[in-house]
Amino acid sequence: MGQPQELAKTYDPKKVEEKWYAYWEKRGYFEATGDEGKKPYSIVIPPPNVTGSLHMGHALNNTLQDVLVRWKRMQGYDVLWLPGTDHAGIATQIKVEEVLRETEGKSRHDLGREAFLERVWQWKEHYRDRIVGQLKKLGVSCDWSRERFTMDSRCSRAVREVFVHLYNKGLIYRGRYIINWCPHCQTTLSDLEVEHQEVQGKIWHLRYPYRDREGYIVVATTRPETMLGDTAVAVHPDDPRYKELIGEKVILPLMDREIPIVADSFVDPEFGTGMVKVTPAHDPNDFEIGLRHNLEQIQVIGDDARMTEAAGRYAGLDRYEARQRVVEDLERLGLLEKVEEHVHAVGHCYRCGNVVEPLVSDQWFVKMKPLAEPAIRAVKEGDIRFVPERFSKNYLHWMENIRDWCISRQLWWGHRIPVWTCANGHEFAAIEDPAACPTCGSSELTQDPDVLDTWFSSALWPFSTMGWPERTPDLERYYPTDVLVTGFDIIYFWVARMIFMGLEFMKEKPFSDILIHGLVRDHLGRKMSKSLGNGVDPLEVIEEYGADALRMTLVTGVAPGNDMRYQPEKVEASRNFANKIWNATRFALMHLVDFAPADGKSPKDPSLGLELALADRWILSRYDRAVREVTRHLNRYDLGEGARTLYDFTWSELCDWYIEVIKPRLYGKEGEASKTSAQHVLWYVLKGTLELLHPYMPFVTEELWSHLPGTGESIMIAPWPMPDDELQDAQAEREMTMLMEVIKAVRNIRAEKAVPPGREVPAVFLADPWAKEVLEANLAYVKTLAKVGEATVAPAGAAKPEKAATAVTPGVEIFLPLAGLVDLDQELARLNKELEQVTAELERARARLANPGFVQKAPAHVVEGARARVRELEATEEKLKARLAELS
RNA sequence: GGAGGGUUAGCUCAGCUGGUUAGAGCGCAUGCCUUACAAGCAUGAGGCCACUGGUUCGAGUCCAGUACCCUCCA
Repeated sequence: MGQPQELAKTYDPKKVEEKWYAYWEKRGYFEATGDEGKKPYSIVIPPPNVTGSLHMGHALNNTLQDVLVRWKRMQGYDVLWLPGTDHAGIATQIKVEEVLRETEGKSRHDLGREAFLERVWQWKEHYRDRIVGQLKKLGVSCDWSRERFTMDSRCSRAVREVFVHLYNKGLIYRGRYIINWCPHCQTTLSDLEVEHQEVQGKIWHLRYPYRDREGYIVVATTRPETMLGDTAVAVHPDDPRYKELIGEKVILPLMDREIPIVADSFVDPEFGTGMVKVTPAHDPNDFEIGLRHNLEQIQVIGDDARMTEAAGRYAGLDRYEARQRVVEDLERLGLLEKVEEHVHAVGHCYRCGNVVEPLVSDQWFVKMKPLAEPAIRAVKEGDIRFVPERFSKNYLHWMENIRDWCISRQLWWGHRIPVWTCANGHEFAAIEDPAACPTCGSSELTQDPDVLDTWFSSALWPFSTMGWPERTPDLERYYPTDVLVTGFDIIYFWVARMIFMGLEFMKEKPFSDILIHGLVRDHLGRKMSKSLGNGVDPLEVIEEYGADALRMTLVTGVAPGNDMRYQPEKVEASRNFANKIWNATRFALMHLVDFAPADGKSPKDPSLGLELALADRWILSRYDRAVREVTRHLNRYDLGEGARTLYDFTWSELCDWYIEVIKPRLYGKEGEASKTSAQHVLWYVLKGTLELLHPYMPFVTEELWSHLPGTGESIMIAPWPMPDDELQDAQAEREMTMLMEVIKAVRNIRAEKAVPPGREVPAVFLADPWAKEVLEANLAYVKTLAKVGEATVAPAGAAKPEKAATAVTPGVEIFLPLAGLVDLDQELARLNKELEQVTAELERARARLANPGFVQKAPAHVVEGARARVRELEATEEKLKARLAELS
């Protein structure tokens, strides 16, 4: 697609991103092919909610998936990344209701169920488009031909199947239990949807008079208004203080109701007075006690959080007004013993933040124990693996203590519960909307008005999206998926539920690995939130810095399972990195015009007949190491480490050293043959580096790759670079390292002596035999990179220049005769400092070797390494000492 | 109350399987527009790896405890 042409001086993402995304899409690269010759690799997207737009968390989540998916595609897998969106019941309904209220002043009831739902569908269409648009801007390579929505016909069909199956199996039941009620959202919530927050409250000690004797007992409560619904007082059966009171009656104040004192081992004798009031209709624990003792449930707080008729003269009051009045009235009657400050956890609705009210109500539940058991086993036995592993503990703890799942919601937006009741009272569940009652044939049917918890349909996502209950080719081929990438915040909500649903309905796990990531926080480490206004819009970042920069930032910022902070400076750094590759390639292209690539052959291939220089062999060896490292990191899901490896390799080794050192050769100063081999190596390494970077930075790599000669139609479908033993060259690495040390030392002296950058300096190198040989053969490197002019290489111990600045590197003594610039004191100071460091390290190294345990037990190569190091340090120390002696 | 995580350079963070001299980005200092890149180049300063103990020939890395911070669950 791209023709060789001059590249601009800086990388402009806007000029390339849209072009390439359209190109990839048009070519169908994102689509799973079903190619039998390839191994399948699949991921289902955690479907974003259609409530609004994407935030940084989505950007992170989808970048991680895209890195994996692009990498696997290059490795030759038939990849399916299945995208879609979630209807997000409560969240979406609340949003639409808000808009309705603000723009038209209407409630959903004013519109009616059908008309309201139409509005929500419109909303969904709008936001679905927006979300998909955002994902595309990020560059993600989802298979859009298979996009799904949790309420589309396919997924809805699966929901019905699952419901009916569980219903008929007795795993879904309706019951009257205590549930969490949000008075604002006017719906039940599952236990998970209640967020417990520490609240500074009070604890009131109330006196309940005995019926049959003088005096009173004292109970402690954080919610005095509920006492209106008390139907007992409980004590621990073994509490010696109260043993004799069990069975006695007390008079419930304000209501003048006789209530019994019962014994229940739930009561903690240590808490408060060791006596608790029991309100079965308004507290989950009291509810249980009530069941055990056959207590009446008196509902004194209603759906609207106001007191009911059962609350007598408090009826109609808001729950908090009632609290105040109850306390006042008790106090007036002398029945308030004391009040203490008390911090306790209060449940709030995770959507609207209001205080949740426990209420007794008829709801639908999923019986969890039988479903949880295989789900526990799958993780315990390692069939499903959390990355990082520690999250499996949370998962198991939750699964092992699981309670039945309340799945009915008093909402309109969602999957309507497929249960009907006929005129004769027959209840049944059905997959297809029924025309008549299967029991009596009555056609007067009423469907349950409630809808299902959003997470019910999300739980089916890995197979509902692939066409279940039909046995589609996709399901056969891509289920189970390979990995699920998601945040730790929805392990219980979603991951756990997918596991038990997958095991129940597919008889197979939904995924093998679960890659968990943390939250993206703001630069101060706070959660990004609407109310704080500290959210950062990924689109704005892409607009300013480009998608690749954002992706690179997110992926390097994240360590598995940990939160990360979003910092604009990091995006800037990533943007700079993109520009760095851009310019490196730009430079390469300038010097590859007369170059014909050797299709696919490594520069080591003898048929090419290249004369590889030391630097060539060095960079090939380093490149090969990068290939291995990056692949290893990706295999381990250490995506950030992989990215860092590439960042360092590209910037430091490829750009700062290799490109710099081959410049004279590319300019033709060292002959045609030398130029040609430099071109081959540069081309080969650069091309491979772009390929390694492609999963992280798809746009800039594609653009640059397309400009390189001898590449194909897209980097997206280029093969992932393979390790090549031929490229490994330990000797070249050793020799190059020695030269780099020398170059750095010369540069250091130059900088300290403030030698003008343009000015060449003469140098004398006294070198040990091996170093001397390497130095002589590659003197050009030192001359080029350290701006050395006249250079002499002589054996160690040869004559030294009189007045010179000195440095010692392993194997080499360096002299820069800088007449007029050498200050004796300065020189002594520098050499002394160096000597100090060397001596200190030498001491440590000797001490290690002096330890007999080390020599005996440490692996041979470690011991040998230590010995070599000591020899090297000794040589350096000796040279430094000698030099110092000469100077003083 | 239970569980988990964190504590490494001025700031934000990496550090894989314990092994020579603990890294990066930003910031700081000095000098450079060196014909790929000033979104850059070169050089440099800056670390009791929270604390205490243990295991080990060897600990930033493994174990236990302490302190502080954070998260989840009840």
